[in-house]
Amino acid sequence: MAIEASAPEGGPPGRPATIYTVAEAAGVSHQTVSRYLKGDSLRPGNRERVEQAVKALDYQVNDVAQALSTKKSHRIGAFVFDIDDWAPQRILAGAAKAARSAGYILDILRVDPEDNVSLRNAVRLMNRTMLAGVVVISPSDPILRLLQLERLRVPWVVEAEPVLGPDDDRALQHPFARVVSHLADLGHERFFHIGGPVSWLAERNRREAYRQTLARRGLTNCGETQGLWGAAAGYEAMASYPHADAPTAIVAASDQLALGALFWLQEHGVRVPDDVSVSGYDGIADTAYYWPPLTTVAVDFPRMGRNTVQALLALEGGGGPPDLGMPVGELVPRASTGRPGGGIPAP
Amino acid sequence: MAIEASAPEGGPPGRPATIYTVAEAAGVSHQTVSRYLKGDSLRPGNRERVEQAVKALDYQVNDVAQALSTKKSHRIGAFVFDIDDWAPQRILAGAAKAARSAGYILDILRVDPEDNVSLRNAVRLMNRTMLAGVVVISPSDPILRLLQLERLRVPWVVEAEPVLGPDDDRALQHPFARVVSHLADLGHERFFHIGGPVSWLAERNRREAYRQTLARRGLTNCGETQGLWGAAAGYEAMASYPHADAPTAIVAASDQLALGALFWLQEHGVRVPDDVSVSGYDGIADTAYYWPPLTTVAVDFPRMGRNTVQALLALEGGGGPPDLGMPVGELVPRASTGRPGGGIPAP
DNA sequence: ACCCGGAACGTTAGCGGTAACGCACGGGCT
DNA sequence: AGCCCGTGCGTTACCGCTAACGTTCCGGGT
Repeated sequence: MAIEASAPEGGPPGRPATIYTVAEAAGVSHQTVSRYLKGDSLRPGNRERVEQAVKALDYQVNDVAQALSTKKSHRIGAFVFDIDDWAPQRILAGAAKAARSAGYILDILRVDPEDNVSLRNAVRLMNRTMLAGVVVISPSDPILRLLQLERLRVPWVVEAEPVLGPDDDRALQHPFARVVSHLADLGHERFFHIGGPVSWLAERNRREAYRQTLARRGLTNCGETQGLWGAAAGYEAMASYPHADAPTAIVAASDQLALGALFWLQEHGVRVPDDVSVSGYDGIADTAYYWPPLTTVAVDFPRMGRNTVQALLALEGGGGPPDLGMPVGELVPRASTGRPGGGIPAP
Repeated sequence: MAIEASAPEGGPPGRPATIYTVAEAAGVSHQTVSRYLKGDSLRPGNRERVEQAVKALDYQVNDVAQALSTKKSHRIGAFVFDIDDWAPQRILAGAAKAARSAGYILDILRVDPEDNVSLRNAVRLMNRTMLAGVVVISPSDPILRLLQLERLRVPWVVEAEPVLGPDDDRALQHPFARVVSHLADLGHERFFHIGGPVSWLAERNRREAYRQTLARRGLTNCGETQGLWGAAAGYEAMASYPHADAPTAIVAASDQLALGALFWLQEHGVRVPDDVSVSGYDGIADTAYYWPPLTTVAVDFPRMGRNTVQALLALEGGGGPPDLGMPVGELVPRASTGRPGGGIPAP
């Protein structure tokens, strides 16, 4: 990469203006300038002159000095672990946007989920910088446990769904239940679940939604797998599955898992959805162009990020630990699901 | 999302330790503590006692105060525009990692490429925070032009490839040339290029590599399109193409564009690679599971991010505007490319 | 024994903001 | 007229760190 670079290029003033230089230019005390910035009432004459001076000198407040003085910066830290996955990505985007519109910058700190030295360092880094708070984006359980050991000196909020136990019938309202219901409505009775890593709360909830929906409607669970989120894991799940139970519906916990499954099916000459139906989850944009187009659930991940940031800011305001409810998602029915077929033909 | 939250929970000390509290605990002056932290030489006795005190009080330097005093924070800002695309994503990951390992935090600022008020705000935000510098990740031309108008008061570096004009035969070394050569080697003579937005330098260079490679080898360019990066644009390009010229090789400027093209071909019963070959570019992981698996170029995007950050830090050190050369990428031949077929059959 | 110089350390003054206090001024009340 | 209180403003201190300068102390050279 060639690189175009630019030195600072001093603007009109040799050095950036401060409230003192502005005060001098306006013929008032620096405190009056501070008040002006805060929006306090000034005598009309002064107000105007300060305003002029601010404009003339192109004054901009120094966040660093402000933070030192108020002991609170306009920054929110975000811990992210699997930044390459689609869902965390989108959550982060939502969080960043919400933070920005509340006047904060979101500092993203990618932490290696394997390496707990990295986490320790990240915590120390956050502690040094007088953050207003920290949001933790979709951590797995081990991460969360580690995090509790470290002394994070600022308020923090974990972005996480409510924990849905086997007795908690809110699981039936989880968006993941929608896609299972959709398949049930089409007449499917034999299901197979390709799951993600069970150390993720999000995965366990999807699984719970899957189980409860099957149970509620008297359908058969032909099996569940677990593994990573990517396409490779989806392929692997299909390859290692003992096909004796002949499910007609394959319900994947992510779109990428579904892609891997689709690939295996293509490879083995299984027709989708004629022989088996396949569904994904997440709603990544490309799924419309998979072959066949993938039925999925478009989850509003940005909303989760937004809610988390807002919860953090509310925590400042003195609210208790907030509960913002379930993920929100919409079924996107496409060609990969249809009426039940004969299942995967014997080789 | 339910949210687990945690208040700060005062650690051992009611408030975080400062160099003054450490100094008092160690029976020295705060300046001695500062020197200890800087690594200056101390009398053995003092050194030990300061070390003890630091440990006992769990002292961590306050970056904010340090930044105010030195007028330089350990932060680098990153402007990103299309954070949803894969390439900027990976570049950013590389940049973040490089920044971290140099002791900096990368502040990511997503800017809406359409909205120049957003850019203006972002610049103001960066100016307020005493950043060590700013990297601009793969901007399109209009962005770059706007950016030059704003007064960014810190050093900044744009991540960008060298500009490859029609006369510059370095284009033949661009990784994009690899995939074109690969197809030529297979015997293809008639090519069609599905391009991205020409306002992107990265796109123009790919296009130039495409053209020069064809020219050099005496092959036929049956057409070029331009549009967005996503699968929808790839599909659209195929749909609107007048197929009179009957290319046998379709060369897409991104994997997602290729996915859209594959979809259109499937939809129209065109066999890949038997009738036409299709290639992508970028090397996103899922391409191995497209149907058929997509030939692509795995580009080392993180490297670009890393280089950009290092260039910025070098700029501080007083180096001139650095040139770090071309993108680096490796051909990944897969099943979507093969010997030339009959082209797209007439409908 | 004297002087000199450098190492180690303390003191003071900033960096650019905010917060707390105090003072002058003016209008409404008794 | 005298008192009180609220408003607008200036002065001073402080946030936690670094930089510049001053002081002390010690060893070596003559």
